[in-house]
Amino acid sequence: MSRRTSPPSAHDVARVAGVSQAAVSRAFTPGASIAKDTQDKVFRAAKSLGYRPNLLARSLIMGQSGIVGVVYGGNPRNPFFMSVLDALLKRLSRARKHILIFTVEGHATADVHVEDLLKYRVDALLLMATTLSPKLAEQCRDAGIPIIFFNRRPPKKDFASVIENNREGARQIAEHLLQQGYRRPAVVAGLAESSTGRDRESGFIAHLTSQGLPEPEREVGYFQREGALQAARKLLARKPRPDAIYCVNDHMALAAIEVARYEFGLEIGRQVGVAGFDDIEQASWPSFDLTTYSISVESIVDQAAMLLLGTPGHEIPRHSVVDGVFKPRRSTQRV
Amino acid sequence: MSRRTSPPSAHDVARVAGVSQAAVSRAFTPGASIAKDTQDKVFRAAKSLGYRPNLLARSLIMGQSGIVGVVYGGNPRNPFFMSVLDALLKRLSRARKHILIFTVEGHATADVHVEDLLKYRVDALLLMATTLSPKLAEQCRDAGIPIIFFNRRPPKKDFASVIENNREGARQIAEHLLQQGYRRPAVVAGLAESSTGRDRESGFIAHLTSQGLPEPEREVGYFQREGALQAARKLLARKPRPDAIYCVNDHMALAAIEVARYEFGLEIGRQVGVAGFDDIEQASWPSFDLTTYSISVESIVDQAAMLLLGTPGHEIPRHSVVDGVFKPRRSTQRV
DNA sequence: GTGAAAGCGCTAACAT
DNA sequence: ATGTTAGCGCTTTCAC
Repeated sequence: MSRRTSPPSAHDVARVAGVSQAAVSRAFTPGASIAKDTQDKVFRAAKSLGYRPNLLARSLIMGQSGIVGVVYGGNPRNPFFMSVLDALLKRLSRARKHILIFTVEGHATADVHVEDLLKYRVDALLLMATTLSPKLAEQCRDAGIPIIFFNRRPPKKDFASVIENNREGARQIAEHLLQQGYRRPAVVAGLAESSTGRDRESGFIAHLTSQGLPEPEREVGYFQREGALQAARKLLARKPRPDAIYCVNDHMALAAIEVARYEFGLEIGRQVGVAGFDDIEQASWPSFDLTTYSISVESIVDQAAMLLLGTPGHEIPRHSVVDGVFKPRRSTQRV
Repeated sequence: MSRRTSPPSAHDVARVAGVSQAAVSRAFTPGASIAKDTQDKVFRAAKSLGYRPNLLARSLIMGQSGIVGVVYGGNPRNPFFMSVLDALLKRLSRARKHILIFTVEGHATADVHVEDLLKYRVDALLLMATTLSPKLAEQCRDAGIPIIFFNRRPPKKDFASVIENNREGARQIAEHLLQQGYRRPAVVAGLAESSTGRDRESGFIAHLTSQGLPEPEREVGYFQREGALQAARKLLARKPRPDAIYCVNDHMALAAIEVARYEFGLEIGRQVGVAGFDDIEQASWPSFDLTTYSISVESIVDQAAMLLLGTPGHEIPRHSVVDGVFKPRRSTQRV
């Protein structure tokens, strides 16, 4: 009931319980050597005071905070991010880790935020669809902070990463388009800065040309809806018109479908095939029914969690390339 | 180059710079009284050591951490959340505040996570589409931690909140449906536990009945796509069939549109009107062109930020009800 | 099993 | 303007 200025400390609890402050600490440390009796006294006193151990103080001593830093770049409108964030939140919460989250705008690196994160002595760092300057990355490693590049190739190979098998997915999509009889597929690219975008593009093109097709037409969509709308418009206005459009993510592919259907009056699949990448929730909606390469959010998050939670200070840099599953749908069904 | 076990401290910097440890502290405290000369020495030493002030230590003393806790409930698939989170991230980052984020699953309260947040001595708390037990809420207030209920009515009126004008939005939608000539509008409700859902529903129903219509048919969609699909199916199978469906959020309305269009072969607008609430990005896509009540994410986030950043310890509990803008679109255009 | 004491890295008086 | 000193709330030896 009484309004205090500062929360009760272990000392306060100790007074009330009639024990030493150290005993209070032990009572709240699982596995510490303390008599059941003393612990009960402490707990009762703690409860009556509304005591909660100050994690800042504990972290100060232990040198680690129980906090994992997450920095994401790219387009926040992309539903894929929210799925990943949500899965990560649930996964790390099981490991009693908390997430300090940041976003970087545009093509900037995560550097500014990582500086802050280091000041909080975070236990690990996850960089999602964004990069870090090699210098800072090295400082993190020297400080013993595991850093995971998620959805982006790391600046140097000795940093851990979790990446989808972008080139393979792109290859499968290309192969499927060929088998469906499309002969003039075009590409909507992402961003030159993004390794993910580059891989999804080059894997696609490589397969097409290996099968004797010429370099496909290409426009840049910047991973954004706006960009994809314009890219699709330009591509579909060309003569001869591409008979298929592959976008390096679903988010852009949905835009392409709408341009083709509502602006050009084309029937998706029969008159123009559209394919994406990610298998976001909307891809399976009847309005789109988008052919795509499905990334299992659970499995990439699991991989990332393993790397993040690895023994602190002595992480083994690793790279996992997570395979997805090709999902043919109506958007590339010719008949 | 050398791999250290623990990061350099202010003491280390002081040694190298040939000053006292306090001087180092001052050098990194904006506005502290320190000679430009000394500061330079400190900065040089700091840079050479790769020193970064330990924010945990600073927070321990200051009693506040620079961290704001955000707990969100509801359906993480709802794009509205990501927009809000993103806007909040940008807004708070300007105030040099960081966000520790949590999610609660199902109908649970935010209690577990708030316990953790209190242990980190967060400066403020934002609860989005979720609630807190009155007891914990009071403990937060007693600890001087501002707590904002976002998108949810607080357990007691003396807690701050930022809420959209749900009843008014619902009223405008009802009025619009009437004017468009719809006479048998049905409702897809949210969750009984959600004040937002209840307000959006009751505001709608209240206006209809005030205009002489009978209580509308009603199904529960639980704010989820799955739930909305089923609700829409049930409603559209009734005889006589409702001539309009109002869903208490856009996310569910998109599902309703697809059921009506692809499963019942109905023409949206002419044969069945569909309206939502929120104005998420997809609402304006040509595939849906959904009539809705538009909430400005920027403005609600601004409101929330003002409350969050209010003088710590002495926040003035306040309630802002943010008006939106009614957006008539083709999904309720009769002709 | 328990208490006393040292100290994590920093800020904030208090001197000078 | 700068150094000295005393903590912030905890964990961790080290005695006992």
